[in-house]
Amino acid sequence: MLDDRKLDVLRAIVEDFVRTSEPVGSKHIVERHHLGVSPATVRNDMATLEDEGYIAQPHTSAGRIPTDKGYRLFVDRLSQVKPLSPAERRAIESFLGGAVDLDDVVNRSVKLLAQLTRQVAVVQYPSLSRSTVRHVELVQLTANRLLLVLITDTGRVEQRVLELPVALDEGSLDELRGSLNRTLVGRHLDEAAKALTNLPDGSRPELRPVMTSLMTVVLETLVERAEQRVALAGAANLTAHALDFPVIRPVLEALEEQVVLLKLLGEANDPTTVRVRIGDENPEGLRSTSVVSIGYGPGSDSLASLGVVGPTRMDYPGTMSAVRAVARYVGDLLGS
Amino acid sequence: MLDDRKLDVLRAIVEDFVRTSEPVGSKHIVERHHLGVSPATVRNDMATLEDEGYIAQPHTSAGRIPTDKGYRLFVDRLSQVKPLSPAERRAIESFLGGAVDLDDVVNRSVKLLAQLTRQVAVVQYPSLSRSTVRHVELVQLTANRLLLVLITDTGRVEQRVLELPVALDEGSLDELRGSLNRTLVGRHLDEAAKALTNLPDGSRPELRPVMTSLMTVVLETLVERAEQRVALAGAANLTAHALDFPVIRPVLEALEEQVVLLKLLGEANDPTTVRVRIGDENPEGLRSTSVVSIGYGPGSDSLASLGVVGPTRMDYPGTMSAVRAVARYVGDLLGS
DNA sequence: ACTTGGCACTCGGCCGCGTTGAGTGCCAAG
DNA sequence: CTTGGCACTCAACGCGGCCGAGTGCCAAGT
Repeated sequence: MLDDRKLDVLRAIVEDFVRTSEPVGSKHIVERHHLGVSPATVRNDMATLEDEGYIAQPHTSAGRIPTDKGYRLFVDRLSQVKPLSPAERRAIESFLGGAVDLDDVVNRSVKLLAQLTRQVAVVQYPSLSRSTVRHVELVQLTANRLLLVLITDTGRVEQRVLELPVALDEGSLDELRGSLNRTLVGRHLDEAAKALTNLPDGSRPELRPVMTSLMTVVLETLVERAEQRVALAGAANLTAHALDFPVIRPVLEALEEQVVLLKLLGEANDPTTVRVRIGDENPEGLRSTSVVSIGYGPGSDSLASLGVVGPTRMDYPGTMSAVRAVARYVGDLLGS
Repeated sequence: MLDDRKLDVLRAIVEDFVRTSEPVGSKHIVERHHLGVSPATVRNDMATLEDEGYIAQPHTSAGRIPTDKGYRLFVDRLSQVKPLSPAERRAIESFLGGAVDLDDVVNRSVKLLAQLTRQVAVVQYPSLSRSTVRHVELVQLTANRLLLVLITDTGRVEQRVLELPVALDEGSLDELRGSLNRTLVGRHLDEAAKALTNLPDGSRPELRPVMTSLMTVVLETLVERAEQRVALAGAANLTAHALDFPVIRPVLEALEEQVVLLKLLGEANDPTTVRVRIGDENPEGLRSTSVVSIGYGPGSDSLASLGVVGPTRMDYPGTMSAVRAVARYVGDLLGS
């Protein structure tokens, strides 16, 4: 059905259209890409490509542009990995190298990615539920308000104020802190809540049930809420693609809606393969965009995902390699 | 020079232009605002208003639109405070009421403000240097890496990893933690670094100089870096004003540049008066916008600022009262 | 069976043109 | 100082014609 030359034609259309953002005609193709055939032949091929749904005509007597399906085929079978330039590699290293802590790593990564790809970059914070507890700290605010601070091995620090139904003296506080740490340190957070059920009795056993239930709730909401953190950069780059999105508004709205972003990133957390979602494969609001994402983490574990959002008319090979390179580098940083 | 009627005319022009976003002509004015004079008279007034630079004509044979100077006069002398509707008051209370901690307060405020004003909202985190230390926690990560966690009375929790030149045993760590807390708790952060110079000697006095200098540096960078946190929401609202900004890009870029935002907000931290910057009064990139901002904090102290960024063609009275109301409410929340 | 040149056809983009109408500035009279 | 009248300007709009890129189809060639 689709012989090699037809695929070459499709590739030529995608590449040229990405470059010029104008519908590409048969004549242009034979001029730029030496296929060794005449425009008429290319036209015939384009007709079948159109029948199969890989390309489309904005209107009669215009050239062709790729459809989502066409981009999909291009990404899956026709694109070559485009290695990063040494300058880009150096930029990644020098830019991310100076990060002092987790916030810094995330913020730098997202800015870097936006700059490299000239698109909107999104970086998810390392998942809490897949992290382990390094330390739990309790700070007394008032007689019956405590601040719980949770520190994980990935460097995240989460906090939550909790209201106690009863006053707590300092001794009980120390005890509670101690037993919390003994019970939780080293555990994965997603099992932390469960582990609390067998908290040892302290000097005031009458507190036990209320404390465990309280802590369980707190931990759960903490994990759930904190799971949902993402950093975003490069929104201004959207405007450069004004031609591609007739209306930017829904895109901006979708990007501000963290839930949407998390769903987007959450599904792609294999650190070994870049995932590309094209056009309609995306959730509402991002139907006119493509999303390139990948998981990251130390080694081949995945703690979270990062990626970029751009027009379907996108330099897929370049974007994919930039995303992968940044993910690897960030993963390595977190490993140490 | 400018009698009352001319001011009325200016007010009419500003109000109508804000509502319709179309140049307003003499006839429209006498129709909508019963000034009791004829179009010809209004025309004469408009001519002098134009001479004085308060209004301008996009082109001959079009109506007039306010200039930045016109808006300025309107804001300073012609606008009435527009009280919030009960529905809006209720919205603020119910939306902000459920906040569980500082992050939550800031995030909710910024979203609320964006929704109320239908513009881009910006909320600065409470200043660290004006907060006092509630608790300092040290967590040992490896033999010579520590995590410093700083908790303030405004509920902020800041963290920083520090590399020690020497290994530290657990006893010294406890001692250090104790003396840090004794020295710092209750102090303002901007004097915290200084206070460290007379840290009492511990069991290993040879550590003292290196520890103090280390802590000083850490505290300083911590304060400096953390000072610069802002939350932003409603970027999508920019697109609704596409008519007002021929190009959104520089605006989006300026909004992503935290430094610009902080400068913007940093200068307006009197919690008693709303500050309005119009058009050219703003820094590069925001010259086509107006910024309405105010300080907030418990009582009449100012911990930080919040505000909105929108087109110069903006409902100033409404925006100003929304900004002030949210600031008051947030200030009250932080007081408790 | 595929390729190719030729050819008629389509249709969006552009230019020039006249029309319309909102809005102004000016002036002379009230 | 205000007002009605009046000539003038100019953006917006619609219309028609032209141009050219690009196509689809077909008949001839390999």
